[in-house]
Amino acid sequence: MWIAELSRRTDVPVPTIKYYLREGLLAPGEAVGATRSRYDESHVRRLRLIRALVESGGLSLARVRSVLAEVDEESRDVHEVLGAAHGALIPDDLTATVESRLRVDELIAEHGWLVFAESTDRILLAGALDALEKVGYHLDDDLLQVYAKAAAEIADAEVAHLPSGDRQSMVEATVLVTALGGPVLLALRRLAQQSASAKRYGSSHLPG
Amino acid sequence: MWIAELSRRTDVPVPTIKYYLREGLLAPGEAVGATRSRYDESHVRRLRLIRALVESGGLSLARVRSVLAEVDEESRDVHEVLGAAHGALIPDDLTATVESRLRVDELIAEHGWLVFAESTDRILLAGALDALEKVGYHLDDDLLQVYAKAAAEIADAEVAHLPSGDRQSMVEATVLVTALGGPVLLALRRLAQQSASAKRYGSSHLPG
DNA sequence: CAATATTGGAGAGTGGTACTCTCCAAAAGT
DNA sequence: ACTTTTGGAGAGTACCACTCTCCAATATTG
Repeated sequence: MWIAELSRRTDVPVPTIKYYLREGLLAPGEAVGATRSRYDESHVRRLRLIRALVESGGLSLARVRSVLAEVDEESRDVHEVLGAAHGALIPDDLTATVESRLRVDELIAEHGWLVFAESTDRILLAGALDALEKVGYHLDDDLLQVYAKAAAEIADAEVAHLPSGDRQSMVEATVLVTALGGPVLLALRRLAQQSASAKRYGSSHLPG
Repeated sequence: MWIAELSRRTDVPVPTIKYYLREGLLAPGEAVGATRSRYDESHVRRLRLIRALVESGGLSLARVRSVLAEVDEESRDVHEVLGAAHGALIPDDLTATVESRLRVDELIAEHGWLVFAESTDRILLAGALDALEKVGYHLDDDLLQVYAKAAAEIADAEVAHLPSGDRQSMVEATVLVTALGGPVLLALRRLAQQSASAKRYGSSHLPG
């Protein structure tokens, strides 16, 4: 298919596709003569993945680029991609106090989690705890435990539900679940918060 | 205190404070003469809240402005603020298919959640489910149930842990927990995912 | 065969966000 | 008298994610 059809199939404007090509987010099509290239299903797929990560996952193009690099790194197995993709999914200017880092390490040990030692998620989590402390809100240990337990249940279910198939599909599914499952989970949590708050501080105007 | 001290206390540069004043995110100080104003603890507090929402919560200034407007709306009780703040916390260009909306409504009904009928979270969630469908990944019903159950447990614990105090503190705590608890939860989930994946697809290089 | 449309490629331009800088005269501190 | 700080406002900057413009080289259509 030509670029116009690729655009139609994915609802991505031609100039944007050209931009992604220039930025190396999308592999060039097969050159046919000097002024046209043929694209295929893999381009449709990749373009949809990019848009999903950007629009729904809220990732920057730079982050998408890193994630795609991991997805395409054939030498990595599914599990390794998870760690690498996590690294690519999150910001890179991380700092955290020693206290929070220790708290995170303890939590991980306590739950018997097997985590890449150099995982940036450790520091990200410690930084998030610090941010709460900084505004004078300490996250209680038992609340943190509730979070951790819930996170473990969710993660187990997510990993168990990953479709088995060729490496490429599994890796894509992994990235998608991680990136797009986040918004789903947060939206559900907010709905549940409304409900919990309604039950506790009961309000008159709740048409259910 | 003068603006310089406010800057020192909060680690926010003076020009940025001036910018926030201009943008109406921060109330003006008490004018003392034509060329200086006095700031107090409430400004320190507010500035820290803004930075926490922006830096850790990842909110845009526009979103922060909406949230603060709800925080300052004295006529709203704690529960109402939650709904209103949720509305302010999330984007406003929401769309979702009828199918997903119905699925969300059913889920809410099934769990007996009391949710503002006009809650934007409903549509946000439906849209997130649509996004997954669009890339060919259907979120299984049992996985969605796991999410919902976990979300309910988390939300209950969060609401139960809200410190009781004056309205202002409770509202601020509510906003903070919602906005900053998200990153904490997502980071924990990623750590748990790594662990779940390690246990399932066992890899040789996991130094714990 | 002529007229029209499409393509790849590359550079320039746009719109939005969040600052950051510059300047000023008034006032305060020393 | 002199230096410093302030409020206020406008201009400038940096980054991001496009989006537009232009071109010559094809393809397609009548």
